[in-house]
Amino acid sequence: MAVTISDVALAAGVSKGAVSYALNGQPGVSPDTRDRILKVAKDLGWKPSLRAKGLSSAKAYALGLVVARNPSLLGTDPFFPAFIAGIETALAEHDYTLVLSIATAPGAEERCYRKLVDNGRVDGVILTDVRRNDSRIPLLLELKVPAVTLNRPDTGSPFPAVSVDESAGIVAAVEHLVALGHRRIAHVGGGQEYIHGRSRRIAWEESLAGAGLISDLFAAADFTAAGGVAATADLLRRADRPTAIVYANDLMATAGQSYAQSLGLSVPGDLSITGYDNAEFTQYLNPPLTTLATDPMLWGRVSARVLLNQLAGTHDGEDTTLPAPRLVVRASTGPAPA
Amino acid sequence: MAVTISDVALAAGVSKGAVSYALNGQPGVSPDTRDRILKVAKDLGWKPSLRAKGLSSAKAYALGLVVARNPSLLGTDPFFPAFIAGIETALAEHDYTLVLSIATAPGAEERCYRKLVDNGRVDGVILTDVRRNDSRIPLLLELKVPAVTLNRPDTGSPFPAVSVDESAGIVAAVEHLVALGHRRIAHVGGGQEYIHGRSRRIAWEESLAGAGLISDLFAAADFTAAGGVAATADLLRRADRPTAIVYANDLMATAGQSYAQSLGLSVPGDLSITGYDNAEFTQYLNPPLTTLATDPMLWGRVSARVLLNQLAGTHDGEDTTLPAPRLVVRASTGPAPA
DNA sequence: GGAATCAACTGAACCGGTTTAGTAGTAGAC
DNA sequence: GTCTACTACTAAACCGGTTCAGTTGATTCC
Repeated sequence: MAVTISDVALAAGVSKGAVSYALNGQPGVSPDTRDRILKVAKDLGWKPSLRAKGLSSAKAYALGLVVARNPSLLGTDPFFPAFIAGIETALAEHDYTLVLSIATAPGAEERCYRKLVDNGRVDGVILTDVRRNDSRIPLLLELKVPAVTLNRPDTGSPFPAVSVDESAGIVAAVEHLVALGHRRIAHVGGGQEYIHGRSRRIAWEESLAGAGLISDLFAAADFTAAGGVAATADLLRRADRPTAIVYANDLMATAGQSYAQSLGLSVPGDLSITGYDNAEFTQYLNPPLTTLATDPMLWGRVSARVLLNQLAGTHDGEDTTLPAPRLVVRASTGPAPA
Repeated sequence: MAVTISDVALAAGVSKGAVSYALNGQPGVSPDTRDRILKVAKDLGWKPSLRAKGLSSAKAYALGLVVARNPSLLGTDPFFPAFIAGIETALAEHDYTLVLSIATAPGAEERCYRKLVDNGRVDGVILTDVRRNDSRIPLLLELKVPAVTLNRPDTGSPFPAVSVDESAGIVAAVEHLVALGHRRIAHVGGGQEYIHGRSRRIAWEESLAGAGLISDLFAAADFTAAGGVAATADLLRRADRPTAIVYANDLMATAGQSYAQSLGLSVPGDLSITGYDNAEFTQYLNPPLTTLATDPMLWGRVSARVLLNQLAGTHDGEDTTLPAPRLVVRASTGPAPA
């Protein structure tokens, strides 16, 4: 079978302990001996067994990510694949791996976390899609597992957060529309139970207030295409219909734009539209979508790094803030109708 | 700390071995004793340590998936999230987990597989995006790791395959266009180094031949939006320009449709377009895209099951074939121009 | 020059399971 | 009434690492 530490010890004429010390850079072996052991290990092609390491050091050498979304929304969101790719770039440097769980059923999420931790699958978890008063925070505390949250939870959380200033993005979008002469700027919100759904709405409200406009044109949705259509229909039925709609994500914006056009409205002639995420397909819409570009890959990389630092005990406990989303102006926004 | 097998043995007044036998349903304990042990274990809340199990049984209780795509394409493809969700549903039933690696750099793919296997992270892997003469087949043989492939590789592969009859989908799309009176039906192909890229092209060729048409309108692309635009431009520049284009995926179709419209062409008035995948956003395009609906979640679930059966030694060695894609007719296809 | 200190190393215990070899007790065969 | 066969169990080895408690030999100190 594979070569073990005993084989190396035997070949180098030392004890197993010495090999272990040599490999891990611990004191207890002379430089000469260390070099000799390492050379023998290399010659023999020894790969320390992660399983054995894990058993004796009680570590999994893996991080966990539980994604709780319904499968249809999952496939449309460009966030996760890029986010995960970012995580991987950080993990690759440290011989850690990512254990991914997808919880589609409602109650499955908590079970996923419990299982990952109880089974010792992971040393820490990354918490995405943080909700208001998120029940996972106390859960993770109970499970005593280190974690990182994307954005800072509203309830007290002892875990470091890696945040993006989403407000800045929405503010930029609203200011762009105001500069184009829009006065009735609506917002189709994502699920308001999510921190990011709510913060985007609040940013919309505040930036309208800053421009001296009232924020009465809000329609609640849930980040899905169908929800985006329903919310758009609601807004366009109103007497004082908006001339611009700021959507909380690209999928709703895409669906909303399509719906508005099906009513015979021109985009952006009658209605300007902005999205959020800069999904690749948005530049191929008719018209191409003005949206907010984020960097999910960076977010993934930084989150994983913060978590790894925390595991290594070298995290400073500070939150990290990533650059704000960048406004990408395309043809779905234009001057307000006269 | 956590309760171990020794605690249970002590509490039940038996040896560790007896507890192990009882738990695993092996002979060597009387029914009475077995029940007593299981009760004690339950009362104590004993969870056998996966790490210890893994060490002694040399198993990881995990499957591996290596995704090798450039990050931008990753985010746009609805396939993977749903596919992974399907894998999870199968794994959840067996206390297995999924270890996901994303290889963005070119040479990283092989390293990922080696690392997963050498480190004993996984008991088997799922091979997606199978290429012609795929170097991963010999690699996995060398690593002696069980595997499942999505679609049957062209070179001999000892691994069971889970396949979708992609030809049937393309044939349905072509027949739909022929029925609409189209005679010049082009194909924008995905990467021809992929089994599925090539088989879609061949299906296009054969179904044209079946209708007595010649298949000279082929443009190579790579499944990306940019590639789709370039290929479309190529086709539309030709003297004998097509009246319909069958794309190998939705993203290229979306980009191609947008490009054609930017030239002033009407879809479907001047040009009919079909996609492949039925990504959710395609129903919100202008016009909504006629495309082929697949079931990636089912594919994931079945692939994982086949692999798990293989690990358990209960796989029959047969390939599995899933239902063919379903043609979803929307407004991007219409009668051929006069 | 003898005690104290330290570096360098060994042997064994340990992590928490599985598995093998061995033992006691019972039942059946003849 | 012994011999065999079998059940039900235990003790210990084992998986492959880490780590603790010693041991040895050289160095330092006074």
